[in-house]
Amino acid sequence: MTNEARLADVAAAAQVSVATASRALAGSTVVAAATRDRVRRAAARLGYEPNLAARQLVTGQGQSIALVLPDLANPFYAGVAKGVQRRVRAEGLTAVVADTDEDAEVEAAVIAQVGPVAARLVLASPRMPDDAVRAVAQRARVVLVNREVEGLAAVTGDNADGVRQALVHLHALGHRRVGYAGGPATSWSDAARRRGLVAARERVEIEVVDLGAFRPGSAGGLAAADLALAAEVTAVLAFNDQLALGILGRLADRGVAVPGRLSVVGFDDIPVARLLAPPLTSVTVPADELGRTAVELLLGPDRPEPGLRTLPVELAVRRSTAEPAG
Amino acid sequence: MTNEARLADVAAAAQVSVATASRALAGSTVVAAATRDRVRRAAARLGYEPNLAARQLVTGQGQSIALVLPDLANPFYAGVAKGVQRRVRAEGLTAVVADTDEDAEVEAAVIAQVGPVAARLVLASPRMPDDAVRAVAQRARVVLVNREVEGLAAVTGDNADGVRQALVHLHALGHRRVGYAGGPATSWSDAARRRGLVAARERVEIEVVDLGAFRPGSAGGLAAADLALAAEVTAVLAFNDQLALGILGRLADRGVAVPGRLSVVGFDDIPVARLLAPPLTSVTVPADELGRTAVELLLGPDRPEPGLRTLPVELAVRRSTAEPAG
DNA sequence: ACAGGGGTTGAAAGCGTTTGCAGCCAGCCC
DNA sequence: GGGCTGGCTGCAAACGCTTTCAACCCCTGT
Repeated sequence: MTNEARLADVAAAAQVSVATASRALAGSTVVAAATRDRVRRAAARLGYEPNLAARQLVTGQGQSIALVLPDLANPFYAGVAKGVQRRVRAEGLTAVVADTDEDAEVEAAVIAQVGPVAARLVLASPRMPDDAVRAVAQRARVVLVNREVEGLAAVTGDNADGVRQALVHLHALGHRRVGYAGGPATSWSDAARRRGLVAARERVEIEVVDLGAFRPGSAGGLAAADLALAAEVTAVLAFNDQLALGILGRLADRGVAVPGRLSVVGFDDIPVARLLAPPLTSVTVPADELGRTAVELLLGPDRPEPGLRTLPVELAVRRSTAEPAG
Repeated sequence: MTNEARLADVAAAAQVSVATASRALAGSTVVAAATRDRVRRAAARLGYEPNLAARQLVTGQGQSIALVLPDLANPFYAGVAKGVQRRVRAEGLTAVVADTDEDAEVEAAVIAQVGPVAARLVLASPRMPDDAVRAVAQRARVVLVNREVEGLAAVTGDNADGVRQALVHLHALGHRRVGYAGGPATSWSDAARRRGLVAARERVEIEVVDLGAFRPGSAGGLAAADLALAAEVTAVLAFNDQLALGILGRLADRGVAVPGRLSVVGFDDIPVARLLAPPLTSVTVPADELGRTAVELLLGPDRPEPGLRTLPVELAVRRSTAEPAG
């Protein structure tokens, strides 16, 4: 049931040439307002849908919006993908998604590959160096998610406020010494959260012990959990929920009560967090909204304005945190 | 650094016309083998990449492969998406993914929308009626995942064998009465698993109690867990892991020991399953391979051969199952 | 030797859109 | 009133590819 109306049909219906029709629909100011409206009405009446392939052929620019992310299996990025995809679809466009398996080289290859198809990219947590990202931004419109590069547009959750909220919450419960189980050293998010930790300590009287850098998942969680116990902290804040999950698993293994002996706070608030036993206290990052916002920035006629947009986050308090054992 | 070589350049380099060059690269049998090789070498030497927009313009068929799935946030589908996306990329193509939010109407809209861009579709667990699916298959090449429609190609995990393995495992542990917490009534997978249950009971001396149909997640898990306890079963098999997660959470809430008092088995083996406490025994369905296989079927020059391909599944035994309390 | 034919190749016509350029018509200034 | 400017509009040329159709060559059968 693909629509059969061509631009030529619209032009005929509006009694103008295809050139004018094209300009009218593109919103060119050079065409008279009356003509423009007439063409637009004709297009609407005929249910005209532009042929993207033809447009792309002449402009050389793909119409799709591409999302490049490190790992679809990570629920956080899946959330971003949902947001991107929904917003793109609302625009009548299609979203190309590419997973890089957390590999910087794959990332570069993937970006090159989607280049001809999409002139607008959402890059989520790209691993490539700043220069490479900027190079990509030369050829296409780019918005970053969870990464900041001078001169480019970016969107992220409020990492500093997230860790602050977590710390305030733990402090209120009575914790005075908490561990931070960090993420990969190359992660911009981890760096941002660490900075937040430092800033928060000036306001919250709490000692933060750096437990190290871990890969999210069970292996990392295992190490982190053991280190947390050894560090004699009463609570641990994890870089993200996947790591927190691993920690929770290890603690259960070792028979350590959560939150009885150790409170655990995650970050991202992935959907399963609330399904755990105990449900995980976590900093809710609006993943889909990050995606939506990124697309929004890409939608304008111009390159998105550089700068970092920070979306608010919120601590979801659940049962993995409680007062420290007296 | 988009490549600048055009088909005309290749043709010139190979001393043939563009028509012949086009045919040679398309692998048309009508062109002489020697010529074909010469053109191919020239193309390779120049690093020629066909302009997909131009091709699409003339053929009217999009080159991308689209994946339509109910919910990216469901780790199982995220896995399928990974598989699809990786295989598509290996082919030098791009994958368009669209999430329908589990809504049949959105599904139809989405399919219509990706139509012009992609002439090959992977439909994962489509909600639409058989006829509608067949209608889509008229206009595009379609492979289904976790759904069977007469006359179409489809890929699925071996549902029957999965439940059989689960039942055999539980039986071996000594369970004789287990509950089945089903999925949505409209789900093809749930129906397939239920059929498997019936078939397995002929071989395994075990009584299966139908606990009902539940929506995956915490709400459904809550109800299912309570019903399982009331039904006086010693183990419960869940339609999928998300439901199992909800069940586990509810059981923990009520202080019911797992696997002490009740064993729990999931289905799909999503990545978090092994991170739970206790780690969840689950039927491993190779989600990414389902995606990969689906794409493979789509890659041939012709419509994929109708019929259901069944991929083997495997029970991952973890600590959520044990002997029933004596 | 010649007609016929299979096997290859090339010329050219689009596919639907954007866009540079030229043209038209008013209106305006002098 | 004539020449110009400037606002709109239309013509036609791309964009890079596939595919139809005709042409060509050389071989075969008679």
